[in-house]
Amino acid sequence: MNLKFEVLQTAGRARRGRLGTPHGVIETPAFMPVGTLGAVKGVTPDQLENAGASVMLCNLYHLAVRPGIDTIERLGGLHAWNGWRRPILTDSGGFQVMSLAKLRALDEGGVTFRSHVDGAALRFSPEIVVDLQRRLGVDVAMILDECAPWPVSVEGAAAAVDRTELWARRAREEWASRPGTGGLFGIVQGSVYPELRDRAVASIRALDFDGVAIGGVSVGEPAADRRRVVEHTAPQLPAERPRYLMGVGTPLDLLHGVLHGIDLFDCVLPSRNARHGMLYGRDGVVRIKNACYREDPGPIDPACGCPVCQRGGRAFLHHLIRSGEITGAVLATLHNLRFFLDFMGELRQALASGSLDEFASSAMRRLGSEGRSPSTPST
RNA sequence: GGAGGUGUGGCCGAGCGGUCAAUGGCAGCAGACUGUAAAUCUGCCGGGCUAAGCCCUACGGAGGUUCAAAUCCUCCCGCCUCCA
Repeated sequence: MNLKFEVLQTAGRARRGRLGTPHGVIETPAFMPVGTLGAVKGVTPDQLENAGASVMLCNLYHLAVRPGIDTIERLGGLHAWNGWRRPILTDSGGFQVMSLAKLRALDEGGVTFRSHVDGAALRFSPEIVVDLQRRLGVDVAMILDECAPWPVSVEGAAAAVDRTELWARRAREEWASRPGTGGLFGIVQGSVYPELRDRAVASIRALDFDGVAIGGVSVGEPAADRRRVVEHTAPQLPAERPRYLMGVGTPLDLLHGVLHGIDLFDCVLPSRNARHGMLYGRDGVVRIKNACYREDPGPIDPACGCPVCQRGGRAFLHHLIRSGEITGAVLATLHNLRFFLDFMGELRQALASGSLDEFASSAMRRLGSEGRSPSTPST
């Protein structure tokens, strides 16, 4: 057990905690920005740090494709390579089992990807994946899992659960024989089927990972299904270990997760949507490309402390994003990231001060129209 | 002055007798995006209706040929190129 996790406080199922890693402490609940290729698209490591990120996520499959794990290892490991000084969690490639389904072949022993870049074969087994992440020197490694798509039949979901369980055992053994400097997290699959989730939880619990993740959500299912899975599964995960909800989500998803005891989240939404002109604010979403912002001088979110809201207005960002100006993507990403990270900070603060309920109801009211905001311009 | 070319919906640009209210692209108006093959993708985009149908107005202008013209002919107008 390389990672020390302490729960500092609870409120209902929600909890505030502290996860110690080789590269520093992560105050939870925490949001982990996604930097698939080693960098969060559009922002520099120092900007990410300044935005308040305490941990970032990278992707093993993508780094294995390019530049190659050997290369990064020779350069001193992931942290030395990309200059990020805080903790890094790497996803194992389990998500690519789903997202790159056309480019891989699955078998009991693992996955063989055909690189989406040059077609080269890439073999991922539970052991190889553990080894590669160990060599990268990551703070949190994820086991190789099979992320089932959505929708999926019970049979299909069950097969993914079984395979993930088998792989989890092998990964755990590999890790036990040669542990890395960080921790290893297990992953619970099971799609939207409660009985499958139960089975998956039981087997993963038995393997005593440093943390446990709920995977197989945010793959296209309706929000209500996703939330049911969280409500059903999260309480069954070990209370003394960090719980990680993979790939989630919108601010309301995050709030929901926290209320049900999730400690860690990651999601591409703040960064991807920023590039696409969808900005988050405390009063809902702002689709900055919409014509109504053309001459709107107000900040994206008046309550936001990000460098973008401190200086320019909606009109400027409207222009940059519409024009395809690269700086527009940068500024929008800085804002969204700051919003997500601040949101988590506010949640931790609310937990600390015992005002979680008030914060939650207020946030739900304000963000109630999430994704469907009337986009009222400020004046 | 002579020879040739060209003029299409906000812009660029296909079409060269019917299946054309007219391919594409851009711009415009919206939408999607949840462990990133995504600075991507989708829909709408002449006007009007008792709208998966119908009716107007449209391919520089005016005539004409034809059952039928953005497409062929004549004249006019505007651009472009070459030669004097």
